[in-house]
Amino acid sequence: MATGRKSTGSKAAIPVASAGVVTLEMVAEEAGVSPSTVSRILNGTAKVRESKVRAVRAAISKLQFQPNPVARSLARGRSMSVGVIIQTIDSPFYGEALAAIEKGLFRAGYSVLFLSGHWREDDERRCVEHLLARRVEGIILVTSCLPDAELVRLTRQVPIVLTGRSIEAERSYSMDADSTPGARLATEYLIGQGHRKIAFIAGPANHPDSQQRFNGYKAALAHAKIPYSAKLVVPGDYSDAGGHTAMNRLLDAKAEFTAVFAANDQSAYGAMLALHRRGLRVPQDVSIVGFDDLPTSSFIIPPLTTVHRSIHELGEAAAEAMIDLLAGRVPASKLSSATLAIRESTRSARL
Amino acid sequence: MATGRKSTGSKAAIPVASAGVVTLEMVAEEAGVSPSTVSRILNGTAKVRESKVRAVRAAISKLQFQPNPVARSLARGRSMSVGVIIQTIDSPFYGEALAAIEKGLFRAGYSVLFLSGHWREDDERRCVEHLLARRVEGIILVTSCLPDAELVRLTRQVPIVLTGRSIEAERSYSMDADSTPGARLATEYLIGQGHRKIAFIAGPANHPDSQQRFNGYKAALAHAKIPYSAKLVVPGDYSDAGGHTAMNRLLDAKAEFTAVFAANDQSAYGAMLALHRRGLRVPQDVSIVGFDDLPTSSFIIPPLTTVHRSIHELGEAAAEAMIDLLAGRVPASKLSSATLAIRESTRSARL
DNA sequence: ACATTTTTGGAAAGCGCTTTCAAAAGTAGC
DNA sequence: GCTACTTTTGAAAGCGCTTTCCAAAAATGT
Repeated sequence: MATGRKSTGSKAAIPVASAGVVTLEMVAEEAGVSPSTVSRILNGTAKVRESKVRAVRAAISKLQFQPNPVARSLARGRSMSVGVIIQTIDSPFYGEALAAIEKGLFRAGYSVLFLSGHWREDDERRCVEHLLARRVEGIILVTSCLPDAELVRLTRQVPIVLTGRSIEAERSYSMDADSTPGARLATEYLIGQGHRKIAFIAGPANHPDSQQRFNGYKAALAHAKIPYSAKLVVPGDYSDAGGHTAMNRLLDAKAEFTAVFAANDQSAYGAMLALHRRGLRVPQDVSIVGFDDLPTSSFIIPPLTTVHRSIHELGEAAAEAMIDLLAGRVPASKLSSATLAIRESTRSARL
Repeated sequence: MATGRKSTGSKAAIPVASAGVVTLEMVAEEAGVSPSTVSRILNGTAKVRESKVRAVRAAISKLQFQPNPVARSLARGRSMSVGVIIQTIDSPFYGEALAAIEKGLFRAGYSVLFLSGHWREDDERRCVEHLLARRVEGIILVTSCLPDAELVRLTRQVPIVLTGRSIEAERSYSMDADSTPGARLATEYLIGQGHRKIAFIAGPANHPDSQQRFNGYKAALAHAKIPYSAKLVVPGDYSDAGGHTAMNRLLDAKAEFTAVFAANDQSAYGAMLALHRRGLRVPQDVSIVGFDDLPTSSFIIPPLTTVHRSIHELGEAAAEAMIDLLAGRVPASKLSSATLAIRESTRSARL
């Protein structure tokens, strides 16, 4: 056991902390003041005479004192930690968002508890439980799988920040960066390049975000008066393998198309490989555009034209929103719009 | 303020916890026993009469009581959390390890604090400070940048688990999955395919792991009696962009080679793009093999031949080792060896 | 000089749980 | 039924910090 224990003795006994750990009391003693004074200096909760401030500061640095955040949390009733639930930590896409969230929250003095839900409602629910048990002060849910009602209920316990989703509730902030415009942008670009037969590799059917991408695709077609053909739409699941299968399906069905819009970059990779395997060249035979702009997308062959949205900004915004929420402020909404990174996987159909 | 406060009153005052939060004391009252009894039941620290156990359990579920981990940590002097320092959360390679670490530790009841060091010694040092201040019980350092001496010193404060590094110290466990054999394997494969002029795109010069890959390369050459040529070795930095530059450098210097071994997959991607830009085909004109086997590596064009090491297993092992260390056990070492995933980026030089 | 207001700073209670200590309640043994 | 143990249980101290409360000290006014 790490912690010593004083036997029922005089109040003046020297505090016996676990090996090597300096407590506020020891600082107080060293500086010849009371613990309350030290605390006040530490937190700036009250004015303290300059001479004492100096003495205490000296003691602190002499003893190398670092306040124990656990004790602090208990006393203040605040855990200074927030939870972040992501579906898969090991997604190249979300990783960047995580980094930004971590940074933002870290700077504000919060600790971050990351948990993955694995796209499973149950797992995610369990994560929420765990975080609540840990008394996090807020939860950031990156593309949550939970039903709206449950999320709304959750806001009664802690403030939440949602990305890729939107709910109506106090103490919550939805960063539903609608993917529709981005998807539309991509499709319109293809149309602008003269493509008329544009296939679409969809994402997971049940996910709002993935539906938005689909909607953007349809909207662009409609706007250009290009008839929508269900034959050109194949299901995918946002994974490389899914994109590969999807493209094979398209090819096997002898669908005719000169371009493909994949719901995300990873699907695009898989699709490109399938194309390659069949001897079809990108972009000479078929143009392809993705969505997300993963870091590697500019390094694959050919570099992928894709919808770029600063996922880093997303993470930053999420962190900021959470900090605002925790401070009782209403987060200012600011989401930058998507742009198209035009690279070498697309070309004019008229060539 | 969230927490109520009882005015100096009788000891029997009803505990006033922050809104809606149930405390152990309330459970005790509800069940008609003392707090200590509840605690004992919760922790199984002592035998308690069956009837009371039932009463307490009933009270717990009636009130939906969940012990406050903060208070628990303070009382026990244990934070039940461990820190994990990674260089970049958003690395496709480490993401998988993180997922495994998270899972293992989570199951053991620990919370995980992730922090990124960004390959900067200073940042990493700051992370360590933060974690220590947060009183984590152990730290897992994934490819740390800190000097050995510092790590050894750190073990005096908390047990540490190291990956891709090795130090001699009590209460530490190094999972130095030596990359040399893997690198050698890759190079030997190339040699076996008849390649004699094999270029090497190195990783960050100062990193042990990257040096091992270099050593493996040299060892394979030596073993096959192929003279080592410094001209065939170019610096990289484990990034796509670095690989791209490196390959250009090789090409600009008119180095002669029929195969390339890149220190990691990302470098290989960049190199392949550079090759492609110069009209050189993989594997017809040059074979290339990578290291790490990123998930996308089987989906790029052509699918990359690469050294595979289960990074997931690495994460799992790291988590287990930490749990052992925390329990005062000596972790059993078990590291699976590297294999070569042979795909389509390489071919015989004799064709 | 004294009364009065404003600053300071210490004592002590409290955050919610664990753990020690000693008293209470059972169990045997005679 | 009473003494001698062994269990079970509650009271209370303590984890390290914050914060309230109040008294002492310093500053101000007349």
